Amino acid sequence: MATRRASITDLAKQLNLSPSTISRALSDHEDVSQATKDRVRQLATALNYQPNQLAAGLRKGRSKMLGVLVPHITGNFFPQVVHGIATEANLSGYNVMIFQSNEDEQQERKNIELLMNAQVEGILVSLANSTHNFEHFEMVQDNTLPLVFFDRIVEGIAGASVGAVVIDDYQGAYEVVTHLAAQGCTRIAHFTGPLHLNIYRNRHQGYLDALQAHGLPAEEELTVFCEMTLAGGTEGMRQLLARPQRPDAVFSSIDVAAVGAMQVLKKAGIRVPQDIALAGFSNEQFTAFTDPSITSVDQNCELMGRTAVQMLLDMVTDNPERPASPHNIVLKPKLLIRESSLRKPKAGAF
Amino acid sequence: MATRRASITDLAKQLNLSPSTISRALSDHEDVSQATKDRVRQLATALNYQPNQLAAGLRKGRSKMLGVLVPHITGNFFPQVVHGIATEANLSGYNVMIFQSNEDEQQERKNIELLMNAQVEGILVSLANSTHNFEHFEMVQDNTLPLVFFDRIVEGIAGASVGAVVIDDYQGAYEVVTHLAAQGCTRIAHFTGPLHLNIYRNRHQGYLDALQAHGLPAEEELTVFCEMTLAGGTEGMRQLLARPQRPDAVFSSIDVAAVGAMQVLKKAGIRVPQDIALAGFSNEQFTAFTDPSITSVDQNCELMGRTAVQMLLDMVTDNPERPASPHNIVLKPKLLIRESSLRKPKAGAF
DNA sequence: ATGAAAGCGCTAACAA
DNA sequence: TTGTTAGCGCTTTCAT
Repeated sequence: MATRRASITDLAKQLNLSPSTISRALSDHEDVSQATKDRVRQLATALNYQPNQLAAGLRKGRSKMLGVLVPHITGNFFPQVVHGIATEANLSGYNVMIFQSNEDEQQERKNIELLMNAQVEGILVSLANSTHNFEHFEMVQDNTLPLVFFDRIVEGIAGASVGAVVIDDYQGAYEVVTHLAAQGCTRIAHFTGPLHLNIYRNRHQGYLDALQAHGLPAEEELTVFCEMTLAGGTEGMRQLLARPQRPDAVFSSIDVAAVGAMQVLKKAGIRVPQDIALAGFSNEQFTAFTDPSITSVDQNCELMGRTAVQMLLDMVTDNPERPASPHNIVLKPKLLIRESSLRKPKAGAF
Repeated sequence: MATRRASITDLAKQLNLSPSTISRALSDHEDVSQATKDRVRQLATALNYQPNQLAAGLRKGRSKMLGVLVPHITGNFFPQVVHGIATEANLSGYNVMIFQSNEDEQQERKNIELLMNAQVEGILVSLANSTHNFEHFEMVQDNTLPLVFFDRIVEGIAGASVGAVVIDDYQGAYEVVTHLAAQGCTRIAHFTGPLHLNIYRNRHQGYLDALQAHGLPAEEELTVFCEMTLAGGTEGMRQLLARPQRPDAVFSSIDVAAVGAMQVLKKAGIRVPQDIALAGFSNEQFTAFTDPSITSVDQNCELMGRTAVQMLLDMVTDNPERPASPHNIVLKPKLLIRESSLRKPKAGAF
């Protein structure tokens, strides 16, 4: 017990072979005799030999690790993306190290450094919403470390080894509003978060453009800036109800705020969707479980994670065949129509 | 551009110092002159020097990494625990590597090996529900790698460097049933998963004992084995309704199955909680958003993660002061009473 | 207060 | 087919 872990040197001694031969045998190098390979492998299992990746990584200059930096690992979205990331990375033999910025720029910066220290071969990032300074990402580029942003991206940045994967927030929002208009809504309000974040800005723009396309009013006061939380939604809805002219639909940029709005409407005896229709964004699990269930937009989170990893690994392995592709992928969102916005029965649905 | 990352050797050359001095200066070793430290640090920042953790880890035999192995990083529970783990580990300067078993014993075994190869200093595991053979964990022990199970644990295993953190599932279930009895329910059914998993077995036992304690029938057919999913819950509820004698309450071992049950009841025009009361387990986010909201048991996931890390780090640093503690921590669950089980108004609540 | 030298475990020229 | 040697970047005795 408590015997030190077996190393290649140990195997070499016990078999009267050189370390290099052991190394080659273990990696199934072609010019090692089958007999030797067998002996080596047998002893390796017997001693429960485990290769030391740190040493191998140091020697080869390839850690086989990817870094992930997210605002937090809670909620629905990030865990799903991380699930996709981990799954896809493992498929290519990469391990994944995870850090959280807690939506804080300082922690983000610090964690980027930690990832670089850990010698990851590439980094996947979704921005903290407080980040305004992007020097830490330029540092990553200076070190020629491939970098892929997902969902919450830095928009100015560009380079051979920087990329981004997002879903088409604009399109998703546009579809939501188009759907609401088709349901007969004419005065559609919008809950949004801070517009310096690409996701909110794009959803907001999609909302505005769709309104215009359908000849609906796009009054400024229909856009409500609120916390993208349950409480934010209730607050936003109260504000809307306090005004002289009520909306007949609310499209919230985040699902949970739509729930807040729904709770206010229920208490006020306002029917959803008949009096006010409701829609959210992200397809959180609970949108299917509320009563009425909430129309939302699915972001295909897992695919986003997988796609981001694929892009990153393309950069890591630096495939010279492929021409320097735009390194920018926009995934299609999917509108999920549920009860909260369905005023007219779908054709043939009933 | 594309300049190789600066190393200690580089700093040494540029400053006409030896690598050892640089190393000491960077780690603020006491017998390096302040003047030298200043020069070194200045150049380090100028060259954007980043220490190579792989090399340091190899040399020191301490990777400063912890391994996490969970069934998956989706849903509510595991992401929250992982959040707690990552947060707590980072506080002590540890990085976290994450793998998913996808509920598969083979992948679990494989990932344990990968974690050992990665030279993590300790491993946190929640068992895949298909795991019946535990040899891979004995391997971890043979390598004297500290191991802490959380939530889904191996019960037979024991040793100086194995531990477990769970919540008191028995107690949580007991409290649910006690509450239902207090609400006047007399025929309480239970949805459960496979009893070889400690969580389901303990919740089931708590259910049974509480029934007995309150003089209620504990008929075998009141325990329904079903998939712990939405569909499993609808299926289980249908089975119960098809029987001659209806229950007046259902306690589901998993929240989502309670939602399934609720949907069936709504469609059947059976009122919740008046006709049949409902309760779940885990305090998933959606339990607060359904209508009626669902009574559940909070597991304090984040605390579980933090506690598990603390225990693990205690083992890693092998504090000899502390007597070999039992390495077994049971956290208290918290019953959250919501509408789905509330037949009588709480005293003073209205 | 600083330097020289060795080595963590592994791999990859280069030799034999 | 196998062995020799050197070195990835860092830390740590031991010496000065």
